[in-house]
Amino acid sequence: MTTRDRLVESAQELLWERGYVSMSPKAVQERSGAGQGSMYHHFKGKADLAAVAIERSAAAFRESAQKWLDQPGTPLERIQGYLLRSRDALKGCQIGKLTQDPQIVLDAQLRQPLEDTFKWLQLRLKGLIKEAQAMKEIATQLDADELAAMLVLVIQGGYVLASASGSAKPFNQAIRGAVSLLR
Amino acid sequence: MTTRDRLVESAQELLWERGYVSMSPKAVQERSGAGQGSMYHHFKGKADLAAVAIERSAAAFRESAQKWLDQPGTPLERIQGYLLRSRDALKGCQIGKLTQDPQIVLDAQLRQPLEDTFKWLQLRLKGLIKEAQAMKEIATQLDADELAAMLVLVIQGGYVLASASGSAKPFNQAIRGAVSLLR
DNA sequence: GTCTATATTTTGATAGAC
DNA sequence: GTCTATCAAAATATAGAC
Repeated sequence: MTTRDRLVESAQELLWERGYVSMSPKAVQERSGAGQGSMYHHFKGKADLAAVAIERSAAAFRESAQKWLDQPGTPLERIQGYLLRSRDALKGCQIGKLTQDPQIVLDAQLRQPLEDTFKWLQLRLKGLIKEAQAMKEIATQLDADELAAMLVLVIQGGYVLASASGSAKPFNQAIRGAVSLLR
Repeated sequence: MTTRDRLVESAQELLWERGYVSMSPKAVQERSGAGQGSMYHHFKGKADLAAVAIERSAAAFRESAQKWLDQPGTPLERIQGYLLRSRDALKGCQIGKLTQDPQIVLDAQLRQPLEDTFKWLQLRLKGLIKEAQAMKEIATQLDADELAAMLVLVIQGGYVLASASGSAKPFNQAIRGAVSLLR
């Protein structure tokens, strides 16, 4: 891996684990093994590195979701497969967590990939819900748009309750509740 | 108000607006109007002040929820009143936001009030749901415990989507969806 | 109890050697 | 492209005057 890639990867990890403020040049340097000034050769500064790291995390998030939603099976099975895929609830969502970081949301460039990612996920889920409704797997009187939003929101709310309680249990309950809603 | 109260209040505001790391002694001093060393007379340090501030925010959260849940009306009306009360979606939840702040969750003393608050809210909602079920206002086949958890989670997930999109719309949609779920 | 002065460490960034 | 040296400012905290 190139030094630039190691810098971005370290920034991604630090953003997820410790937030934007704690993603200091020093912390990035130590984790990546790059020299102190090396970050400033590849990036204009901390915010610039964070922007690249967030975009890469958002892309990874979408790729992972896509992988689960593209598994073989009926539309409803694929939605359920995505919802039930194992997640580390206490680590939080690599994207959702950033939306509650004030320093990130205040910077339009850092916030935009978060907005795009959730919009994308809702659109993908909506498409599958409509397919499932066409096959009578999901009740047709439910609004596909609203249902897709509700699924994303249950996952994100589940992370919040899990962090609050220091336990993955509320998250797993929420996911099972969401799955049962679909049936 | 005493200097100590102004310090705590400033800390509460800064935690909500900018997070734990940005709640620096200097920022607290400037907002509260207290002198530079004054914080250290009343508190052992930043973490100690934050602990008091978080407990006070948690108490305020519970008092406000209690007020809405205690309005006159049927149990279902009171739940709906709480859900529909106006909130500033883009400012985020003063408690839920803290659960996504890594520096806070890692400190058991700072996390505990967050856990207690959500547990308390779920318990209160569960009680009202059971009352509503006894009156046939809510379908009795729904599990009161799960439904209470789902309501808390929809609110918290709504804040996440609102922050991501920079708009209160997803939050308001989510709340309306949760209200319609109850009918 | 409150203030000013000060100290130490970290942050975010630059300069310039190699 | 990478490294070390260095810097100004901020974060966190203490000392001691008043």
